[in-house]
Amino acid sequence: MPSARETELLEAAYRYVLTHGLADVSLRPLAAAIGSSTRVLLYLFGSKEGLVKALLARARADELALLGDIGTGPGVVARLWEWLSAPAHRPLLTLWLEAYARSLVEPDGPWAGFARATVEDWLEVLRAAQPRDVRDTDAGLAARTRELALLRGALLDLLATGEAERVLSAVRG
Amino acid sequence: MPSARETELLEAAYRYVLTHGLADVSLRPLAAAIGSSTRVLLYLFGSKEGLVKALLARARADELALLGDIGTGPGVVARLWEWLSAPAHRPLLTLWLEAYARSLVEPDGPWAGFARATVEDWLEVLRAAQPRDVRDTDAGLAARTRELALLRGALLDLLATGEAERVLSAVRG
DNA sequence: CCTCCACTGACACGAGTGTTTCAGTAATGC
DNA sequence: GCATTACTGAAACACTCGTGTCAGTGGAGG
Repeated sequence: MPSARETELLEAAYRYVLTHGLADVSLRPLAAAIGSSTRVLLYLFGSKEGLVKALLARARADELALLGDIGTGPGVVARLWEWLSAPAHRPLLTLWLEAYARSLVEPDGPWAGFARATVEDWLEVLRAAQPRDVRDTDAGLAARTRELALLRGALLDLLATGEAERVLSAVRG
Repeated sequence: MPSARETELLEAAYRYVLTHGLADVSLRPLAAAIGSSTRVLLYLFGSKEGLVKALLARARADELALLGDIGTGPGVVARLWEWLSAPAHRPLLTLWLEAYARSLVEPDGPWAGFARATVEDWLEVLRAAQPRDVRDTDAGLAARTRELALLRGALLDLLATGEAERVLSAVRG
């Protein structure tokens, strides 16, 4: 039950980290940018770690909203790629990659388990989109793991190079 | 032309960041761990940024050594995956991902261009492994982009979950 | 009115940061 | 022998960091 002020500041902080990165964010510049103070952020979120956790949860909410809307059946991969490659989503996806990498380097702290959780989320969506007779086979597991790998690898490429056409033609296969 | 002491300390620092991460490394703990001092590191590498650049170049040397040895012709993808999935290479690859993410968030500083450079390195190797009649076509470009995406995505999965068998079967396709 | 409560401002604390200054030491080349 | 060069130690500088302390606001409920 976050207060109104808390969600308001969280939203502002979220907008801030989308452009400034989350890994080495620091309270004073963040507070100044969103028109608050370190005192208030600490009061509302308990500690910096609490704030980072809240921000990661906020980012995850965006991701889960997508996964909930993506539907099932054929064409999921294409629809997912459409979302992943949308220029408007680049800040979010860069943030996502940052959190992913961080959770591998530093398995403790607020990042813990982020990478693993996101793998499972996406695999589950791809699973739901598979035909019922493949879904529970080893081949089905391998197939959706491959689809996920393709999407993620293509995303890495796109974020680094920005060459949307080349990467798109690779995803189409 | 780095001095003997410089390469010796760089090697020690490289071993250190492989296990501690490179993103938030700090001079005093690093110096203490490798039996040196901040004074010496600064003297030899000019600044922290210089040290980080040297470390990134050192990591890249490992990567390029692989790419030089991988050969051409069919089976490149399988050979690359063999190398990527080797447990001994996990620290290096985690470091690699860290640098990749960082270079996207913070396009300036010592990380600059790391992500883009590594995409191009790998694409070039895959290109050399393609049959001569596909190599220069759009389809060839798309094909090797796809192969790279698959490898990178699979690596992300493996680093997060450690489930080598599932990911291997996905790479095999 | 008066109390309670969510929220905020100013400031200081102790620790950690990269970097600099000044002082050496040990070995090498002439 | 002597000067030059490569390297090293100790201490300080000027920060920034997250966090704690103490004092307030302002408004809502009794």
